This record gives sequence, C-alpha cells and structure tokens, in this order.
Amino acid sequence: MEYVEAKEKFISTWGSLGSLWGINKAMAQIQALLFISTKPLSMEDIMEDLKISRGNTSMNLRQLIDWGIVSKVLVSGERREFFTTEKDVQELARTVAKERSRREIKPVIKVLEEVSSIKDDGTAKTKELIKQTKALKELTDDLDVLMNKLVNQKQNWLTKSVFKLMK
Amino acid sequence: MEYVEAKEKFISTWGSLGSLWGINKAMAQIQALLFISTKPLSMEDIMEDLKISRGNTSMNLRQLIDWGIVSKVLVSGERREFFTTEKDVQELARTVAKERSRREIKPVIKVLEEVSSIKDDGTAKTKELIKQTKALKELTDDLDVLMNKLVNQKQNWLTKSVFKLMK
DNA sequence: TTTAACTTTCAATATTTATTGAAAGTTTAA
DNA sequence: TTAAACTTTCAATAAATATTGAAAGTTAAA
Repeated sequence: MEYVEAKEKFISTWGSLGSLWGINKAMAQIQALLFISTKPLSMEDIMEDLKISRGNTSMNLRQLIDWGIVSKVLVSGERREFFTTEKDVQELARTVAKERSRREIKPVIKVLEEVSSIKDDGTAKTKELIKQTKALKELTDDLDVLMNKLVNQKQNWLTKSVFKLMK
Repeated sequence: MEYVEAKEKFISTWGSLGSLWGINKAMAQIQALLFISTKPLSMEDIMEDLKISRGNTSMNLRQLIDWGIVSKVLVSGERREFFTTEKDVQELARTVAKERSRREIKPVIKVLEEVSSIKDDGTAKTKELIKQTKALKELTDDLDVLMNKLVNQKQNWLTKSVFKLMK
C-alpha cells in the first residue's frame, strides 16, 4: 500500500468512526487529516484535500476548536489562519472523554436522578420505574466517574495501573 | 412528577441517548420501555405505547434480539410473542460493550494495523502517518482490552477493584 | 480610509437515515 | 386443509442531518 492510498484509507475510516466518539464525519476527517499532517494546514489546504466546501470546513473547524481538539496557529509572514490538532493520542482521548461527559453523560444523569426520585405511590409499575432508573443512574455515574478518573490520570493510566489489577 | 410523566421522560431521554451506546432512537426506546415494564410486552403493546408502526417495531425488536439485549418469551395460553429485556444493568452494559467492540472497534483496529504497516519510504509524511496511526492503534487496542476486561469481570467490577486503585 | 484577502453565516439543497403501511409470509387453532 | 392471527419484508415516504455556495462580515496591508 502506497502513502496516498494509506492516507485516504485512514481518513475515511476515522471519518466513519466519528459516531463512535460523538462527532460528525467531516469533523472527524478534518481532525484525521491534521493528525497525520507534518505541519499546520490552512482552510484552503483542508478544503482541497478533503474536497469539501469552504462553509463546511469553516463550521467544522470551529466545532473542533470548541471541543478543544484543534487550535489555530499563527504562521509568521502569513495572513491567513492555520490549524493543528493535538498530536498526543492520550491527551486527545482525555479531551474527548471530558467533553462527552460534560455534553452527554452529565445531562442524562440529571434526568435519571429526577425520574428515580418521583414519589413512590406503592404500585408495582412505579416501584419498577424507580428501581430501574436508580440502577441505571448508578451505573452511569460509575462509568462517568471512571472516565473522568482516566481523564485526569496523567500518565500511562491504561497500561500501568488498571491492567495489572484485572489480570 | 407523576408516573406517566416520569416514564415518558425516561423513555425519551434514553431514546435520544441511543447514539451514545450506538443504537438508533426507536431501538433505544423499545429497550427503555421493556426495561421499566413489570411484565413482558407484545408487539402490539409496544406499538401502542410508543406510537410507532408495526414494521418499525418488528425490525427494531429483531435488532435488539441480534444484540442480545432483548429476548422472546412464551406466555402460556398466548399465541403471539412477548418480549423482555435484560433487567440487570451490569449485564446490559457488558452485552453492549461486547457488541460494540465486535462491530465497531475491532474493524477499526484492523484498518489502523494495515495503514500503520505500510512501507517506510523515508519521507517525513510517511513517517508521520506510520507513527500516528500506530499510536492510535495502540490506544484503541488498550481501550478495547480494558472494555473487554470489564465485560468479563463478573461482579462489582467498577465499584470494587478499579476505583480504589485510582482513588 | 479603501481595498483585497480571508472567514463566517445561513437559506437552499442534497444526502443519509428512520419510519410507514400494505402485501407477502408464517404459524397454529379449528 | 383452511382461515384467522400474527410477523416480516421492503418500496415509498418522511424526517433528520450534513453540505454547499454566495452574500455578509471581518481584518490587516497598502
């Protein structure tokens, strides 16, 4: 496999994987492109390489910046803006985990809390609703805490500590 | 908050959360409905409660069965089929984790392996592609292994072992 | 300032994904 | 068997989501 083919395969796979880490295709592809680029890219570069419109590029870059995954860099002597992504995979994973917790998990926990604390009127169906949403709330809480622990663990969290324990 | 309101809130929240655990809205809502039901439900019951068509119900039930989350139950004296979902949240989490690993993560790891093992032609861009996809492959591998460890850990995996360690 | 280079916005449009409903298929009771 | 009860399939349609492109907005060099 040649460079160009490998690059395209990587970008398209990473793009279609976007849903797994909660972002859309174009966003994921832009991030993938920056991730394997040896230097910051301009909007023009990105549009051209991925064959997407200026508007699309602009909007998705902004979202990536919102997520804290991509940042603008100033290239001296250049008027236009250039972009880079976080190059360290662990840092990247931490940022994604933190954002998903904030955007998706926390709000769900809140709803589960509300629902599981309705008044028990003694009927079987109410008891079941309370019991099950409480269990779900606890699981979600636990997973969220675990995720955030991993997020704040600065070094080798995966390979070092967690694994051994679980042999 | 009354039972009916709480129930609807739970089902719609869980439904829109479907994307987080990789299934679609109707699938997630059916599962949510079964999850808080005190008894198995028929296709008719589900259609009526969620106000979705027969076809939709049938297809999504089948998918839930494929995932191993829902099962058919025979109700004696009844001709039609009834459905239940796994009621234990931890077991549910294990099943979902296992399926997502198989369906989504494993195939991505395969692509990352292929891409990261292209021939190094000495150019900077090829070196970068190899280095970055290799790093991503290792991270994805680690996360997948961790997920599967959790999956096979039968009891209190979260609260007991992992947490303490990470204090 | 003005103007050219560049970026953002957003209504229109295209694409993707989910849903319907009716016909075809299957199963079981009579 | 046959017919009624029930389930599945799938082409048509609707709904949701992503993308375009041109006009409006911004910035900085001249």
